[in-house]
Amino acid sequence: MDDVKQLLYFRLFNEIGIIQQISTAFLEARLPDGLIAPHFTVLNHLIRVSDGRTPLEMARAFQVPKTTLTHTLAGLEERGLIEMRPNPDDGRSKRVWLTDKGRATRNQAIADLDDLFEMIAAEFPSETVEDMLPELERLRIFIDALRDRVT
Amino acid sequence: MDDVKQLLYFRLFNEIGIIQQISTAFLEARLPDGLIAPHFTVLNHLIRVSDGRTPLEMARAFQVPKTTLTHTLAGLEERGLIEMRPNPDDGRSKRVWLTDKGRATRNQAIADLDDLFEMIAAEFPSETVEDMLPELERLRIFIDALRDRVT
DNA sequence: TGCAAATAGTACGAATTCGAACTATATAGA
DNA sequence: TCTATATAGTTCGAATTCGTACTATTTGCA
Repeated sequence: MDDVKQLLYFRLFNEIGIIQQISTAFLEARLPDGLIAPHFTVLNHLIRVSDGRTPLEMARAFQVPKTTLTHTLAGLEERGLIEMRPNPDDGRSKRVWLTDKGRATRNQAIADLDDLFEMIAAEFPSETVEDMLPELERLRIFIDALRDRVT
Repeated sequence: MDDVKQLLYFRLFNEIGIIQQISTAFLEARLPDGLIAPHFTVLNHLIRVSDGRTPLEMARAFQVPKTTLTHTLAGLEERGLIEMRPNPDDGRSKRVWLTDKGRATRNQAIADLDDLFEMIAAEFPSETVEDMLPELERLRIFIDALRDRVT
């Protein structure tokens, strides 16, 4: 592949990396003290998918090692945002439940992001995002599948 | 903002986050043992912009705290990929120079990414990327500017 | 049924990130 | 010129990420 084309793909992933970095900072600025993006991701997942998920199930969903999730869940439990109970279907396993405080924390974060989304929407209307999303989704799905083939 | 629209913006940043995670893993799988993405980012920057940059200059370019860069540069120096010399223009400062080994390492990583880019190009031709890039760049620039206004 | 292999989760330690505090040098203004 | 302030970089310690090794339980199959 020639250098010009190579640079194009480099720029694609570079822009994506910067957007990711900035948007994570935005999210974390809107979370209560000590909560970071991975905590929010868990809370959000438990509301969107429904709670009662197992740690391993979430580790796979987020593509992180299970030891990482153990640590994240411990932080959420310490703060009283989730409860971990034994899994009645499998003695090795646990199930993760949201507390009222956990639900409230997630909803507050979503609400606190709203002003930001409004500002972005002023420059990037939902129609624009709807135009961008399918290709991004296709790219995500494609490179995700590539992972099995090329590490 | 209504929930449907909110979900749209959420999905945008979520897709971007996943692509970033996977592409970093791809890069790191192609780097010599112990080198990680931030190391490569520094090497690549020193070639693209030219070496002789100061640590602070790079910390700003990558939007990371200068203490993070101290650590990354120490790793590169240990491995003989860069050399840090005093800055003749400013006694407080240093300048970072690539070694031959550093240049070679960066070039090898680029070469090792080529097969991957080819596979992506089969599904996402350069024209497609050229279509996606301007909007992504515009989004990056916009939220980067937002940072000054909203944290 | 019994036992080897697989699976869920945790403990521990190394590497990375990053804020606070520190040293050394440069700069600006009285 | 002198001194207060700003700036470049490092040190240190806490939090996060993640690989290895471990325990407990389940599953597969002889």
